Amino acid sequence: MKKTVITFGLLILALLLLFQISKYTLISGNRNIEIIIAVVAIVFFIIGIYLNKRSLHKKELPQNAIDHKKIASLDISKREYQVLKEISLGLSNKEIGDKLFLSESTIKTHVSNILVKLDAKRRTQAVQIAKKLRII
Amino acid sequence: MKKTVITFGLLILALLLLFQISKYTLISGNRNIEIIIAVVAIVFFIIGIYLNKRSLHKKELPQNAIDHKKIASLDISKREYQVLKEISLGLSNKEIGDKLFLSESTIKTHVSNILVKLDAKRRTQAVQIAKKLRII
DNA sequence: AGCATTTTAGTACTTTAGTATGAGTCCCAA
DNA sequence: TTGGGACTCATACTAAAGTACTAAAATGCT
Repeated sequence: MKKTVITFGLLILALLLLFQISKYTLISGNRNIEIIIAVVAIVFFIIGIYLNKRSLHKKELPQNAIDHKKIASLDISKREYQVLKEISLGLSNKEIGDKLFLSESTIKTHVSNILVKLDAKRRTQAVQIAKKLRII
Repeated sequence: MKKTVITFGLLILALLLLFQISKYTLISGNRNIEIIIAVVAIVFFIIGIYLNKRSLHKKELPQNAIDHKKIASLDISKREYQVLKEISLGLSNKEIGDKLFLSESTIKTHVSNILVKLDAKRRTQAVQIAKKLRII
């Protein structure tokens, strides 16, 4: 927000500056208006590219961002979420249990709960749904 | 490629046109140079944004683009690849069989081959590896 | 046509995954 | 302090998934 204000402020300054330069150049009797226009064109061309790049970058990030509100609204607990992430990495229940220092039974319980909460029939489907919901 | 050439052609034309307009305006005695410069600035500002958007889109796509060469280098056949995509959608072997009009046995054979070729132990892991390799 | 590869499919097993249910522990807010 | 939620774990099943092997069509290429 602050950066946007600064950027636009600098832009307006640059615009005013260019107008002044063009005026003085004309007063001094030079007829190199083409050069002035070319400079203006190039400068604003670059500014356009720069601003666009910044705005696009800000729009790109939220696409991969995790929707923590959605996780909460789906009633997915911390442990369940941890397990979900491990499932998405392709680990088996046994491997997840070893990684989180839990028994396979516990993982199975968590997985079952995750499947219900995500309305999935299989762990593979759960991963797909979770990615669609931007949960992982 | 063709579109790029056309775009740049139009750009050069626009540039020349603006120069001509500026010349004639000056010859006719008008002192509205500020307006001309402003128009040029705005036009090139917009052009900058437009071109940047196009070039960024072309750079974004390859990030999600499928690496067909990798698929070939891994010796994954057409059918196997089809099955792999269905796995990533979270379907069971039975469901994939119904969708592709094949028996569950056949799907199992394909899945086994996919797991070997992707060096995965489970279908969930296969999906994760395939996504990392930009195969799906 | 003949050969290699792909695709299909089956049987017979082993291994994971997933369901259902019950029960103990821990922690936190009422 | 007590009831509820989250977490843990177990047993006993059922259902998928995955392996190993075999083998017949279908396809593609020279």
